[in-house]
Amino acid sequence: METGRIPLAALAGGFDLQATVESGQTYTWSREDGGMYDDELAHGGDAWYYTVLPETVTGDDPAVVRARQFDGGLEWASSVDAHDHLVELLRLDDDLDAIVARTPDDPLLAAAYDAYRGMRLVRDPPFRTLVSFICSAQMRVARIHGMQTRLAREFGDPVAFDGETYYAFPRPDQLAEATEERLRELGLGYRAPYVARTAEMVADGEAHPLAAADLPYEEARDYLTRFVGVGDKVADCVLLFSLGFLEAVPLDTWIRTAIADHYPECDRGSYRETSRAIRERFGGEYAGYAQTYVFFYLRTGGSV
DNA sequence: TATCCAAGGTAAGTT
DNA sequence: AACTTACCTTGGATA
Repeated sequence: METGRIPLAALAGGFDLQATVESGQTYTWSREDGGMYDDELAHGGDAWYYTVLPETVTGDDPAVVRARQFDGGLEWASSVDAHDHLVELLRLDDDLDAIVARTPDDPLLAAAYDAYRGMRLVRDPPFRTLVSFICSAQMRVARIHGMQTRLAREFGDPVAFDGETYYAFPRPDQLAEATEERLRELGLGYRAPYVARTAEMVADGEAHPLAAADLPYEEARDYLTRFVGVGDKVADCVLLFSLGFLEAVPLDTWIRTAIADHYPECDRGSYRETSRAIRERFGGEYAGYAQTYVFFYLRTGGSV
């Protein structure tokens, strides 16, 4: 067991672990106590969370990492040295103060940033991000998380850690073995064939979400829509939450509501043009950060 | 207790 | 290209 601490002083712009992992941008973390997405969010709490690093991250076998907030900083425990992995996954190298400073002065953005200051975007592993957002269609956050947990238990490798058994998210080849019927039994509904087909595409080498990382933003989004069950919105989620395209603004129901209520001139009809308009309104370079704060703020009852 | 509704959309078919 | 419609499932709201 290795442990470590990342002090608040090393986290420019602060940190909020709970908001980061329970905001609906990532489905890779779970609370050790079993809870998640409580109506009464214990904002800034010190609960332990865990994730299972895939072999693509460790470069070896999957490894469990536990993390929790302490005095504003982050402490962790794992079977491996998790420091660099946490910096990568939780974007601890982002300077939040600088990002907020480059965000347009706007009542909604200010309220959202003020409510959850310290929340960071994530850099999640590409394949599971792709799958989780295919599962997200017309679905509630807590249920999307439940689906990912069931996929891991059903198709992923068991990982022993601290006397307990955890499950890695299935690799493409493992998930490609899943039948549509079995996926429906796990509660994926009409998303079942989408996940099955997409897993096959990645496992067969027909396409890989990582291939989008080297493309210009809009080309990268187009590339990802070749996966079954992936339209513009899900593609934007993968670009923003996994591949580091911080300018991506997924046009989900909450953001579309925000556009209707606060930025009606940004509604240009098509996804492509509306996306461009709201991206500019949100400051361009870090528009995705603004999107995620606004999403979480509105979803948790915030208003301006 | 029964019914209805919407949830971080996408694919397929029409106009 | 823009517009419709079907699609699994289920917790929570409404009757």
